[in-house]
Amino acid sequence: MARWEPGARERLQAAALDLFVDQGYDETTVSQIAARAGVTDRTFFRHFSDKRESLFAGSEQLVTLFTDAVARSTAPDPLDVASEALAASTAFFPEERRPWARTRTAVVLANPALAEREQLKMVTIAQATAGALRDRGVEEPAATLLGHSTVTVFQVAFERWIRDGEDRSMGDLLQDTLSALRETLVPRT
Amino acid sequence: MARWEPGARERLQAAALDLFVDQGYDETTVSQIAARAGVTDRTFFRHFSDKRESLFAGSEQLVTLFTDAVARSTAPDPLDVASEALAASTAFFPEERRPWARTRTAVVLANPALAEREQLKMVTIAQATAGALRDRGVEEPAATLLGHSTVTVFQVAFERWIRDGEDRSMGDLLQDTLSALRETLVPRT
DNA sequence: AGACCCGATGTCAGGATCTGTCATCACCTA
DNA sequence: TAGGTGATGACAGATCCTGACATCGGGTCT
Repeated sequence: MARWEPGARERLQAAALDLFVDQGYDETTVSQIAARAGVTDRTFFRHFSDKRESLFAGSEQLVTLFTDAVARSTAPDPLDVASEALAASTAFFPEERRPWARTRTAVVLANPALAEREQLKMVTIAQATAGALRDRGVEEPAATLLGHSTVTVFQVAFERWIRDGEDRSMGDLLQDTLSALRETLVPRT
Repeated sequence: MARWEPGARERLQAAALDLFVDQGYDETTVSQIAARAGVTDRTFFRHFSDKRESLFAGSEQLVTLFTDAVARSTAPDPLDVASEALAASTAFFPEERRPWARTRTAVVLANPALAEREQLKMVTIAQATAGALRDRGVEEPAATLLGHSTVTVFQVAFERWIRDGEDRSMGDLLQDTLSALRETLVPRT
């Protein structure tokens, strides 16, 4: 028999989300989260750098999803590369996850401190994607601009994906949103 | 004779930036900032919601610069509206400010907590701009996409503006960057 | 002038976040 | 069986941030 139950990290994440939903982020203390997971406060901070981070574990995978797709792509046009990266990200958003994504997003939007961290993650993805594009030979400032635009499209598509009553797939919404961005930015004829 | 020296807020801002530059953000305590400004810790938090915010006072003006420009514009094409908003923002970045902007940016980039707050401010501007566009009748998702793209262009142009050796004006760089974004997103022919 | 209110600040107490340090104990390896 | 390793516990402490109440200069009303 182990000295402690394994999977402390997962228990902490689950406990944190539960408590944030129940009583709000500000009203939840680290002690409460740790207690519910059956560990001490100190252990919480060994797994997560701060209280907010417990809601954002797993976002590194999203980063690699984008960067890998960019690195793997064989398309000559950078815009097509970005499009492929967006398509690859759909792996992270299967239909079963939609309800969970809705509640998690509600928690994040309800608290500025969490929204702040969420934005940081998005910028991280944008910068990583820009870096991957640069590695493929895309020049600046195109690489950075395209990296950020890709994330913008991603964010808007995600917002639509979790909107009440929306039933189109993440993949459809991403392509649709990308088209909308291009139409918005190309000159009228 | 007044009971206390007036201008506590300004003194606190100056003290904060000085100390952050000298010894780093993490190594600077609120007590030190307050002491240098000649007030108590409690007074610091009456002026700023948290330690980071002392570096971001004034960013609301940037928001109104964008939203006012959008509201005032008479251009029929949303893209031209965005372009005018970018042009309006140059008022915030006269040549004299460039050295100050460089040091402030260095401090922000050196600390993740500050970078996080900076991103939140940028997103606030993006959302406010999108809202102003919507008020002018721009439909979604175009309004949100254009709002975010405008801020992306702004950020990239700003990075170029403070780059070592750069001497073009903020206005030139903004227009140049906007063109680059459009070229990146239009299909090859 | 005197009474009065208001706003910015001081003072004090205390909870919550996060870090450093060292001890503990199951498990693995030699 | 001895020792090393890794995750955790236990404890102390600095710092951040908030609530509650007191203070006092300056403006306003009468």
